Amino acid sequence: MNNSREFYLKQITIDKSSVIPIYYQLAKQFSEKIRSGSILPDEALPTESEIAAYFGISRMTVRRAISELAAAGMIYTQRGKGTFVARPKLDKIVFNLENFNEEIRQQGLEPHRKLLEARIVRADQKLARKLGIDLHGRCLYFRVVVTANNEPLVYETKYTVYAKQRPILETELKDPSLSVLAASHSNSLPTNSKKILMVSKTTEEESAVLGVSLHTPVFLIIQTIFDQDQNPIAWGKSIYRGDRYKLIRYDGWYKKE
Amino acid sequence: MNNSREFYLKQITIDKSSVIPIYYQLAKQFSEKIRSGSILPDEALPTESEIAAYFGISRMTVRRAISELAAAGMIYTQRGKGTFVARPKLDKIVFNLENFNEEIRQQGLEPHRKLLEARIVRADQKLARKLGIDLHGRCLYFRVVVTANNEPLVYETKYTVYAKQRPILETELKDPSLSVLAASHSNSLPTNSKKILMVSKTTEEESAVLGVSLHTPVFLIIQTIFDQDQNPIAWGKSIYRGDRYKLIRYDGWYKKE
DNA sequence: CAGTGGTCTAGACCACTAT
DNA sequence: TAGTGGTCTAGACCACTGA
Repeated sequence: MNNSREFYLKQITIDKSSVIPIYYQLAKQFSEKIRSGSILPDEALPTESEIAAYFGISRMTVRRAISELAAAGMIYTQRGKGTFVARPKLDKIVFNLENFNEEIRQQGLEPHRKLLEARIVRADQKLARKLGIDLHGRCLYFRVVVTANNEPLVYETKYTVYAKQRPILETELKDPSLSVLAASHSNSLPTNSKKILMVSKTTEEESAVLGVSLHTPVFLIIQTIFDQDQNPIAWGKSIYRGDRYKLIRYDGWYKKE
Repeated sequence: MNNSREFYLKQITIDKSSVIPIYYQLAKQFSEKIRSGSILPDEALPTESEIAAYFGISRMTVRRAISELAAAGMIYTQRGKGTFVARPKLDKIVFNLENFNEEIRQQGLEPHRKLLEARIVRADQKLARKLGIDLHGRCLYFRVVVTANNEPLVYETKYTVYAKQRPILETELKDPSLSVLAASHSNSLPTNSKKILMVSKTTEEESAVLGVSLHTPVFLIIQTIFDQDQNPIAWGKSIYRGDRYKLIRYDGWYKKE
């Protein structure tokens, strides 16, 4: 057995009778060791058998812990060689807007949706092509502005095919995400989506809604929702004020302590 | 045993003697069933025991297959109830720039990096603060433009602390990612990174380098690399032409067939 | 060759769900 | 209470690595 590797194990304890799974206790403590820099990139972890023997647990349980860390990208394994601490991928660029409302709240603001317009329209040629429907087909049309502190931040325009002719629900006006709208009013199931993130400059109308000067740079997200046959059933355009919105992302796993 | 659930199993075959792991064969075929819409959202999969019994394999192997699908977000499990097909998250917004060069190539273009300038500078007050070093401290300074088809696409400016006073390697000029630069020339290990994605308008200098008119909207990515003590050791600014660059993202798991 | 991680088994007990 | 997924065991054989 390798002494330098066994060293870390002495700083790790598990409680077999705990309700917290053993694999989780292990993964957590190893990840802390890595985060704190106790184990450096490309250094080897103890082998699976060593860990299993040291704690008196099954090797499968050890593997489960290691899988969690590997999935998190914190370690990598090499068959026949061992398990090693990974180097954080610092240049990879991933941006995440999963919970837009949350991000605004984290800036200490309370987002508020205001419905500017909601009505049924007949598709013109452009829209008919976007939604893959007949000319003059019925569509739901929404315009929403999201504000925080009475300051407009996002301007959204949405279209959905209106096949069911069902009334528009109160909840849909609260947070009318495109896939929910599509599910409620089209006859198909929304199953796929395409999003395009671009930069743009505001038009006169957009400038007026957002309260910014003409040609202000903005994020533009175009989203199309498709059903299982890849037919478009909803289309939306979101304009995020560039002077108020930025995407921030942290990578790496070493904390200051 | 439930007949409607067992139905799917008859369309799935595994080869126990194959070099391809059983769990992988299973996961692949289930994911195809889900993709094709054979199993709809919130429908139950056969139970783990059923699947194991049907194929004559261990339940642990079945669980491994199911874990893969759950990790991919295609199914979810509920203790005591069963395993169900998930609903794709269509409104989540995730953008990924991991391999910038690849994305350019997929548009049929060959990216080419051109070094505009590379020299050692003394930090002014602004830079010294950004890199957390003394005024007039030595820094490496890079300016790079990435072109495709002789058309400029990205303009990058990078600073790294220059502690080791090591010569600049040829490879670093080829693709000088900020974390590699920081690793080569600072005394610390790059372990964390912060990235900010913004929209901006080109300055006169940027317009000249990118060959666009003044105030063209652009993506602006600011990246800071930190060592394990959270001290900044490198700083970079990347400007992506907004008229030539967009981020596209597909979500969902139903294919057309 | 001995040692590593990768796969797989055939059990076991548990917490939780529905009836 | 019967059935579900969640955890865990104590083995096994394999492909691969390095000496």
